[in-house]
Amino acid sequence: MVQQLDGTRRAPLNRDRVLHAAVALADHSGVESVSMRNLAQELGVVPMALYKHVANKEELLDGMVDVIVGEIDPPADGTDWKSAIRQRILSARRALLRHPWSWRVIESRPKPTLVVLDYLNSIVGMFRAGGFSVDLTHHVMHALGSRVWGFTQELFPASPLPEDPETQAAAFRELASRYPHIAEIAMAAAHDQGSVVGQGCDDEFEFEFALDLLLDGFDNLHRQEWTSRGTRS
Amino acid sequence: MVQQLDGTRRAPLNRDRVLHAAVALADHSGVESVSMRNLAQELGVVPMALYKHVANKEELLDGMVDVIVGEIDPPADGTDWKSAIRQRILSARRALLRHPWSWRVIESRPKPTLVVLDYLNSIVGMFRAGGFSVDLTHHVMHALGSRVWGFTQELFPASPLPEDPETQAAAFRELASRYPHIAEIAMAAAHDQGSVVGQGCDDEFEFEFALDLLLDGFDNLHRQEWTSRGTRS
DNA sequence: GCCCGGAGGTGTACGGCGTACACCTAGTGG
DNA sequence: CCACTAGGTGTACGCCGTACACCTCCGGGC
Repeated sequence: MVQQLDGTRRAPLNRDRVLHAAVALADHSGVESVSMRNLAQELGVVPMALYKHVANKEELLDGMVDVIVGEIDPPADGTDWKSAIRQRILSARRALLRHPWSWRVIESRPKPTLVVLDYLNSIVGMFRAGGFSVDLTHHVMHALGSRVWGFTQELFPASPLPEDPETQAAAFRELASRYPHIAEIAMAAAHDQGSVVGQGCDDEFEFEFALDLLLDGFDNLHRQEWTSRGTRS
Repeated sequence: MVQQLDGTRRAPLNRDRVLHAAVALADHSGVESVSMRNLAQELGVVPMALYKHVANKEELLDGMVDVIVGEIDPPADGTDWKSAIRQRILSARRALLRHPWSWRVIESRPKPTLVVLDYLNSIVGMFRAGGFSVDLTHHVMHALGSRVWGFTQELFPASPLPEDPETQAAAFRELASRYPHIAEIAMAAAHDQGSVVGQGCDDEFEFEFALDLLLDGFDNLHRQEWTSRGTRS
């Protein structure tokens, strides 16, 4: 059915349109509803048609990651390595936050695409340009881990609180009695933002806290010309 | 069919046997082959029988995580907070390494189980016992992120290299020309371990490198009585 | 001795998934 | 004019999780 109902002809699909449709679908219906069938329907086409543009679902997911990575700003130049990298990572973070499903998909990919390698390569290059030794750069990339993408695994996924303040208070009392330490820091976080109780922390603050801790640590090692020789067993 | 072929009676299932069978199945056939159907077959039972012991597959996965968390050593006492936490996290790491699929499952759980909360609560308690303020403890937990589990997201999943050294060298040349920076650190890593080329880094070293960088950073903040008040926007 | 309730196991069925394979069709270059 | 091909179709298969109705024992109360 190349003809539309009104007789006009649907523009033929291509890989790019497929990938962007998949991203859009994930954005507004959740990544779990990105199935070949749903996506095909969204594009007004039969499921098997998609296979003319992507080899299989894995490749579709890889492509979706590439679309997100494409939204990351290019590196700023004219600054020191630390703020350049900081900015780049925070840009990645913004891109990922626009597509809340994306970090899950990134983590699920068994091997990086060329586009992903491009991004990682450029981050490595920024450390090298900042004078980091190959050795230190290597370990530093590992230490960043998924933080180069601008996300940290949430330990306490923010589950929506019950509406009723009474049951909410009861839930908190139970939490406090079994997990006093967790309750304590949850309280502190809540107090920080003036909300009554719980319901999440300031993600942005937490992310930058950890990022800066690492970057400062890297900086120290770099200044004192750290090398893995000394520390190896 | 409660009777076995030899006439003896199969011991009735229970939640624990189901969970341990699931872990065993994941261990030796990969987590992707843990389906209700496969698991049931492994237990000599019909798929629907499992639903008498776990509510659904999600709960099965939660239970599998609990089994792994149960393998983590209890906290050592009689040492300073830093080495106590370090040891505990490295114990978690060993548990997870025994079940290579487990970190993926842990990451996929939308909300923590009671057992998981117990573990996290006790880690928080260890920081508190070390004299950390509630405030600092909170941010420090975020900074650790998935590292409290003893894993970091691998940026370059080690894909098996081609056998033939010639095609291997060719692959590496291509890598080097498109991703010079990555090639450089890959070379360094390979050189470190005397292997010819690539094929992974010393995971244990990388993990402890990052962990100690963080713990030392925490230590500094703690000593200088850091508080989030000063740094908040 | 009887019954009955519930725990544990069974069988069938449904709707969803990814995708192999054979097919059709419209447009293009020779 | 015709063969080729890129793009789209239709059917079918084997997985998946699980709802629902059922059966079959076993133990406890009468």
